[in-house]
Amino acid sequence: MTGAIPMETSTARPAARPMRADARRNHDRLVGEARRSFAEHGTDASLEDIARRAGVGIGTLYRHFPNRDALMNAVFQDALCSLLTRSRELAAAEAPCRALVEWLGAIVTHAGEYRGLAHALMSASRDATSPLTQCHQPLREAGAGLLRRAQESGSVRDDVSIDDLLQLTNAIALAAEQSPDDPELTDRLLRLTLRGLK
Amino acid sequence: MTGAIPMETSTARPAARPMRADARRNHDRLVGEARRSFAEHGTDASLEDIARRAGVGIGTLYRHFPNRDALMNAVFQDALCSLLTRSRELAAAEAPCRALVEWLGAIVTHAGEYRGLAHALMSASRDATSPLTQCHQPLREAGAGLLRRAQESGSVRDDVSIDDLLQLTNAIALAAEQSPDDPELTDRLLRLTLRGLK
DNA sequence: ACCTGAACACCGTTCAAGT
DNA sequence: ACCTGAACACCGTTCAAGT
Repeated sequence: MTGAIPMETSTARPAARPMRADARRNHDRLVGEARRSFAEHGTDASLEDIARRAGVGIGTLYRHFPNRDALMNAVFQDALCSLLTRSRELAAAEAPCRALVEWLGAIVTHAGEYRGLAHALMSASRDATSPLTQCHQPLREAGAGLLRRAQESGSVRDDVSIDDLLQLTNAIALAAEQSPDDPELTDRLLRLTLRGLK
Repeated sequence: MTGAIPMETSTARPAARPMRADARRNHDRLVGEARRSFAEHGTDASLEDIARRAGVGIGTLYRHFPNRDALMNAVFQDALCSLLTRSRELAAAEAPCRALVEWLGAIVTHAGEYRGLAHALMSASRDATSPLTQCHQPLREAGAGLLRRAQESGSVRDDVSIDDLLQLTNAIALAAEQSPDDPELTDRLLRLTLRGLK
């Protein structure tokens, strides 16, 4: 019955029609080249360079990705997917506290994967409309579940929120990024934070 | 005897000759206008704007301050001085742990005073030659003393360094800056960190 | 000695013209 | 429908000419 409500059809997103062959190819080349450039120069790599190296006009880049966040998003989507899978595995694990700790470690590692990503994540968290924030939303919810479980089991304080934890993990990733000569900084800061969770 | 070693005279910095009157005036106007602009637009405010508002050519700005860090440094020197004074008071305080906690709070507040400052401090900490790092050196040493005292009194773990703490406080200030709608974030994150110090 | 501002190099973004 | 690249706006930095 409810499934037959007419509004459904207007609310449902239009079927994503397949891209024209050349558009599809350009799209993929851009994402690939952006991944290379981000890895090499950080996430503030020149967009013009990326377009040129992908053998495409700068306008084409903007047609596919209206802003830098959208491009970053496309680049990080793979990593995001596997993180989400891992999150769901952890949600089913026995020890709630250990699961949360592992999840936080994975988040820090992710944020530190590309130079500039941690900073972008922190800035993006301000507005909910940013594609970067949108795509991290499911991950945030998975983390919220892990945190709640750990709190209910009594192993983590009640007065911390998932947003506090995410801000802190991003901050730790950023700090580590600024001190590349100290590879254990991340671990030390994370351990410090975890102790504070009680 | 040792006071009479001739090398002394060559090592001593040359007496800072007084600036020409117009140069002095331009210098002061630039610093004043930079403070205004940094407060309004963050520390990445346009240098050209600052020069124009100070009624000075852009070349004059560069003559006085070879790079943005140097200008920021001049702007923040006052705050730095009072922080250093406060640090020395705290070093003489009775309770070593409370002193350290207060100091860290003051540091976070300082780093959050201007939008962009926390980030600049984190980036600058990479190279010891940056004027921003140079000027924070005495402050770092004061903090190291406070930390050592707290550790010797047994109230703080031995396996944390002053650099870890500074990275973390800068990171917390940065996180707070990105969430202006949550004025208590700084306090919560700082408390969390402090608990981790044991 | 110090100041000025035109000139240069660079980057992000838009949009009219082309296929 | 999609692509191209010239054009625009902006910013940091330098340097020859001026006082």
